[in-house]
Amino acid sequence: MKLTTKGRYAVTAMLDLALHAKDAPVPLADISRRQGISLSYLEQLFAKLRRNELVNSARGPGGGYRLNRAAEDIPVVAVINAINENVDATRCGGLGNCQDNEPCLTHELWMDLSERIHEFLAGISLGDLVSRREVQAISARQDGRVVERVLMADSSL
Amino acid sequence: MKLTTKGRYAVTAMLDLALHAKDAPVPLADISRRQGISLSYLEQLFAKLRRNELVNSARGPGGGYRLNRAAEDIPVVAVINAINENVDATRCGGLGNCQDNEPCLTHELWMDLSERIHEFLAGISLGDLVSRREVQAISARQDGRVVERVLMADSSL
DNA sequence: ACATTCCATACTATTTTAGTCAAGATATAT
DNA sequence: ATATATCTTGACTAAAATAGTATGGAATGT
Ligand code: FES
Ligand code: FES
Repeated sequence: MKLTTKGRYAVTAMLDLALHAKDAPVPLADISRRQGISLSYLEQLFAKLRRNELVNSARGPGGGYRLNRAAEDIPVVAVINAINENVDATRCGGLGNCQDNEPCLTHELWMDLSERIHEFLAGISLGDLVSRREVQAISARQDGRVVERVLMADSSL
Repeated sequence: MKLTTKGRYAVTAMLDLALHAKDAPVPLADISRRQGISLSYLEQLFAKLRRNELVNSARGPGGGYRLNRAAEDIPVVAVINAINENVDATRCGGLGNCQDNEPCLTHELWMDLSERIHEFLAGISLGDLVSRREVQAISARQDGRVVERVLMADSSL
């Protein structure tokens, strides 16, 4: 079972994308600023997300990343898998051979747990998260900072 | 979220204990042999399990470890927690402060996931596992080897 | 031309894992 | 008493993973 900052960052970044990708592509620099994730690290994560065809990209000014499918069609588990964090709690990877080519005493337990986790994360899409009220509130707070900054920049003209 | 070989070993060893602690204490050497876990490593794990009062010990010949409570009263999650593997999927440890002292975008998601995992592992006791048929079958297989060895030793007298 | 953005690769400090090893304390059987 | 089985403690370590940083380039819009 692997669920570390890497996977959490990936989901957070994808959710940021889903929240902001109304029209124009979203540059990683924006996500980095809003979510407090190192730009270089984001680049590594998005390389994997792109290889897994969860996002597509556009280079040059005005470029950035876009979701490759509707947010409703991207379950959270797909993002985590794309990052190479598998949601498997067994030691054997489901093969049932981790002790001398036979299932260990607790194989079934970890299989059951893995299934529960998988079900949960497969049942929630980025679209579901976008429509949650607390997510919208947090996103507004994060955008608020940016908006303030833009307004101040405008007022300085 | 941490669930590694360490936690799985601990649960496996405790289940072995539950299966064999009918009367006499069970020495770690037996568990090591049956479950294929390094003896020294088991010693480290049982030091923690003892500090958490999940097991008690008896030294000297005929000594070993015993469950400190009925198997039915030891949920799997207690074993994992005793080993210092917490079943928390958040980054903030539930505090909701992982981004600039405010909850990050995905805080609720990881909270929900943590709760699911905890519920699952708290709802299964060692006693439950002992009474599962596939666990009994695997245990019989493991004991089978030992029994054969004992029989051969006897027949050589 | 130039700034912006993605793209790719290599590097690294720190931490964790999954142990090993050594020395000792304690209880039991003979 | 002595030998042996067993727990108890602490130090040590090789290998892997994490969470990044650093550097340089390639494409694209203005
Ligand atoms: S976890 Fe699957 S066989 Fe041990
Ligand atoms: S995971 Fe709780 S605030 Fe980010």
